Amino acid sequence: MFILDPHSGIPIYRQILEQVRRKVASGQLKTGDEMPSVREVALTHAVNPMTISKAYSLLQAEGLLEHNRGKPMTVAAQLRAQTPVSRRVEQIEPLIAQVALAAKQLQLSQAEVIKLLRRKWEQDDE
Amino acid sequence: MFILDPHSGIPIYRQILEQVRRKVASGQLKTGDEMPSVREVALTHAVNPMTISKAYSLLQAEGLLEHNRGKPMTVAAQLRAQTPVSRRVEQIEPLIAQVALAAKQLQLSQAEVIKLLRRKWEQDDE
DNA sequence: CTATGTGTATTATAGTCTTGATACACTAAT
DNA sequence: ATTAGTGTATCAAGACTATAATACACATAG
Repeated sequence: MFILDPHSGIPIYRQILEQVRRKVASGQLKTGDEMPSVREVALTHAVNPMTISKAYSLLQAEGLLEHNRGKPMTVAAQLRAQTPVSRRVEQIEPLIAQVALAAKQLQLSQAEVIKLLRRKWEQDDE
Repeated sequence: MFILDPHSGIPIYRQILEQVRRKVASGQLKTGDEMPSVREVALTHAVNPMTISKAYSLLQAEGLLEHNRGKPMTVAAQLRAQTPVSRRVEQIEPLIAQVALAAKQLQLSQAEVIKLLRRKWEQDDE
């Protein structure tokens, strides 16, 4: 469900926030979909349950998730079916900026970077 | 000299580490080049001087920088002239992986992402 | 010598991030 | 009723990040 890297320097709860936001924006997570339980995620990623709970709570405050006592977290009801591409693009732009900056400081060519991206893209598909 | 974003979630001293590593790897920083002073960087970016000093000290421990008392930080002497492309690529791969993951979760096409990258690339050149 | 410029050490404070252990209120199936 | 499953509250602890105000040792230009 989540792809978490504890060594990335990015706080775990933030990784979760971003991934849920993205999947909701693209429609991969739809209204009513149940999120994996706090304890399940905590176990599979060797992380403290409260860290996951914190992420879920923040997403609930954001209006992306909702839940009732004793029940699992679900994707909230009042969501635009799918965020338009223009809005989704905004979510990836900071990352794009980081790549462009890093590439220039490394003096890698645009073609080189695009090649790397394509390679990674297809590598994940296997 | 440095491009720092306090709101990126990435610690400031780490942003400096990465940028110096990249510029040294690409040869944009060469042996003997003087780094901007701790206080100068601190002022222009509204950051505490000790934060910059910490980054410099770590880079010194890494062997990328060196300095003598009362003198500015300089790029160290014993450096491979230019890190080969294969090694430089390793420094950007984690970022590429992040972009690929984000794009897929946002269901953006490969073409879309490449278009964004090209746009950002040229935007910075102006 | 003096003034200004290097980087750094020190001490204290604060906020963030994560873990750990325990406990609670509730739901749902047996 | 029991059991197992939800998310969450609480308290303690530690590591990490950054700020703040001083002070030190040294180099260099005037």
